[in-house]
Amino acid sequence: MLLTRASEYALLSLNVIYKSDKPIGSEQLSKELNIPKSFLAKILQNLTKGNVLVSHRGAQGGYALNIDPKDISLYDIISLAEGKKPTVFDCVSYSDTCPNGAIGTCAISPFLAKFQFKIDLYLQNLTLKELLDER
Amino acid sequence: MLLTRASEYALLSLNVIYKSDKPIGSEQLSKELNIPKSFLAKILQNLTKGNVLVSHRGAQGGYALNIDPKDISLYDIISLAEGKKPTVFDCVSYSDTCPNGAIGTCAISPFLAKFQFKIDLYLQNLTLKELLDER
DNA sequence: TTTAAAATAGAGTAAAATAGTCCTAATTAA
DNA sequence: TTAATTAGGACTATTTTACTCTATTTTAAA
Repeated sequence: MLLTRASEYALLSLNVIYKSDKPIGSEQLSKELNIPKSFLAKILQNLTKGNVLVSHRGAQGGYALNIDPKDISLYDIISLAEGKKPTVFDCVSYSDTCPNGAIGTCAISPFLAKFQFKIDLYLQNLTLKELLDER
Repeated sequence: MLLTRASEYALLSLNVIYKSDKPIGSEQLSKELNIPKSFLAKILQNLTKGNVLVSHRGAQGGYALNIDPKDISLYDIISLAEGKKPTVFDCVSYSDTCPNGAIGTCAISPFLAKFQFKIDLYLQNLTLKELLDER
């Protein structure tokens, strides 16, 4: 699997936040989407650190979008939510665990790199706007 | 991550088997590629069940390719090695774990399905031959 | 025909990643 | 000043991945 719950929760949350005209707290999002609150909070905090969301503390606080959905890619959202970039295969990026030695020296490596590149490109060109707008 | 060690070991093994003119045993492959033998054996057995490899028991036995590399896709190899189809996201295929309810009813779902389709297509059109032939 | 080399099968274990919890600050609108 | 809310970090539980072990079956070769 390429993506985990973190990305799923992030996308579902962004969808709700996008449609709201005022900040929404993690408590409310948690209830509305049936997602564990503390876990969701971490994800929202990550999105805030990456400036996708802006947070307001204190009473009547919550999260709101901090960026035009057309200016943020799925790649960035996923990277923030997961805390790391999405990869098809560890052996594409790390050579020290490859049984065959360093990356680039095995016959498979260039194809995996190309595959990774295609996935990256797709996710980088897919904007949040495209996901959130109704068809 | 989309793929696991199982796929990595499968591809590396297929590369060695492809270049050999006689069957190679799991023991030899294990040593040559520095992969745990019992674990590798399971993977090779899966590829055999899927008719990608043919096995010969007994002395001087081992595994050989059972199919023309141009006729087998990466998608099939991965599915066999992993024991399941590669997925970007569980929520694309299973609705009962989606916090938002059934699949297809959330705004995100169609985009994930499209993404999954693109990955499937890429892997289905990439043949083992393309991977194994030297450039 | 015996033997040793191999694949097959299935249950079990260890390690790592994912998913989630809990508690304690730090802020801030009301 | 207080209650609502985000922030942060350490911790735990669950699931998946990555393997291991043992026993069985098959078969080429001596």
